[in-house]
Amino acid sequence: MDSPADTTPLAAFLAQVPQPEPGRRKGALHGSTVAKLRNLIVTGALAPGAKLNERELCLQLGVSRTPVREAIKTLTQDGLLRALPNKSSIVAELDVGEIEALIDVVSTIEGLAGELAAARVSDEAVAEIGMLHYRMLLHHTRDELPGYFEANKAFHRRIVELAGNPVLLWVWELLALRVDRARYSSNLWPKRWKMAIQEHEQILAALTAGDAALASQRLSEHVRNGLSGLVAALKDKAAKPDGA
Amino acid sequence: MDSPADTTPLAAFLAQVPQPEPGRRKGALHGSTVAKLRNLIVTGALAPGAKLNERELCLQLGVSRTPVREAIKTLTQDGLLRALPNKSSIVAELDVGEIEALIDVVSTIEGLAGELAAARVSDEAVAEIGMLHYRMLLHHTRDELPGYFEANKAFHRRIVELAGNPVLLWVWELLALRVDRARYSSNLWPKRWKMAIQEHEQILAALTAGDAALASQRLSEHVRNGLSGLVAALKDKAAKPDGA
DNA sequence: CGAAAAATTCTTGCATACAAGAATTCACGC
DNA sequence: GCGTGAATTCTTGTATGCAAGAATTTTTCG
Repeated sequence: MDSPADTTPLAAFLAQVPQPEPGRRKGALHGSTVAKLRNLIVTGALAPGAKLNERELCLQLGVSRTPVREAIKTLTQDGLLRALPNKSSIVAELDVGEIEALIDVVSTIEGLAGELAAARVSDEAVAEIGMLHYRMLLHHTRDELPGYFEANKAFHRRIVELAGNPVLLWVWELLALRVDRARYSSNLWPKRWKMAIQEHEQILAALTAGDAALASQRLSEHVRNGLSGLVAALKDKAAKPDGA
Repeated sequence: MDSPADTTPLAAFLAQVPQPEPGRRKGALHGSTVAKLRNLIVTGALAPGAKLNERELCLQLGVSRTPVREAIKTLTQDGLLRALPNKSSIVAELDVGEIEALIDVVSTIEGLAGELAAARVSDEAVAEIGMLHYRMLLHHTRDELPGYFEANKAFHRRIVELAGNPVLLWVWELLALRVDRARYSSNLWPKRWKMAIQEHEQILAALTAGDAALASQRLSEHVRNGLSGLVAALKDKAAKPDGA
């Protein structure tokens, strides 16, 4: 227990208490808690099937149960968690079937985004998306996976935003959560970097030309290729349990 | 303070005061609270822009703030409410722009559903959907709007289910909430009943034939027609403020 | 009388207390 | 020794308490 040699027992005790963070503004806990927890799930730090103990999460995140519970509810709605009545929520399983289901939906949604975006492109928008493309290229040459990952997502997101349809963006964001989770769970990416970059170039060209049909088709195909590869990788991984 | 003739619109709608219900099972409050509140919003009992006072809702729904707050969070995520920091949440505005945005997304999603469903139809499925179609027809002949409404939704839902893609169904349900709200807000339906029924017949025929491309196109068109009409009706309504 | 500021009240955001159900442990009997 | 059941503990579901921020009213000064 309390060792007599402990020179500052009070200080030690206080250090353990997660400080209220004096400069904290009210109303920010829900959002930040959701973000933290979501990251844990999407990146796989919380494995699929893992039980979420609310009290434990409170300690880890330094907040009370209220924001934690709200975050759990939110993420359950997003499909990242599964709620069991009167029992701990668990991280949603990430079965291959769901990713296969994602393929059709996401490719269709992004296809629509490409179609709408191509019909509305401006020089400014092309420049922005082009910049994101080259940022991705840069991360590729430097072998920086996280940066590549982020730039890739920004590229797609910008196109969806460019479509100018808020409902489309909303749906895309919901789907992107699941896609990200699937991506993190496989180490496919290094193999698909080059191909993905080429496809992005083609997409960018179609957008620049304002060719809606082509942009739609290429985006749809691009998404389909990416997710299909992912499914294949996961099936492969499942076949040989321990990655050698 | 509380005048005896309290004129809150909620009070009228929720005359049935849900008492603590002794035989209540634990864990049912969140779901039921969400459902009740969602109904109030979708049907328009809570008008767009209306402020939600948590304490008042607690009294009306007969529960404490916890489930009410959780329900508010849930419905905010569904896009039915808008959260303002440190202020009352409000019912999301139902602007025509959003419904126009819905047109592209929902028609695309249902088009995909039709395509997938047509590729998987069984005799049983055709029979089920046909039954729903005729149920709708029945409600039409009887001039029963609510029943018609419900059968219409069931018809569409069954097709999406038949597509066999859980992600697609999930997205469709989220979108359907907004579509329903838009429908309730206009009294277009009596005018479109006949047309909608004819279109359903065409859809059913395409599904029966297993023609994926045709089913997709017809469903997509059908949704587009319905929502476009809705937008027109709302614009009309906005032009002449008071419906004569 | 009008407007700005101070005080009061109201409402939300977060924390915590309490109760019901589930899980675990322990005891007892066979 | 082991299975079954009672008792304890643990965990979630719900209610409530308290503080920070917003709204409203009152007060004060021009």
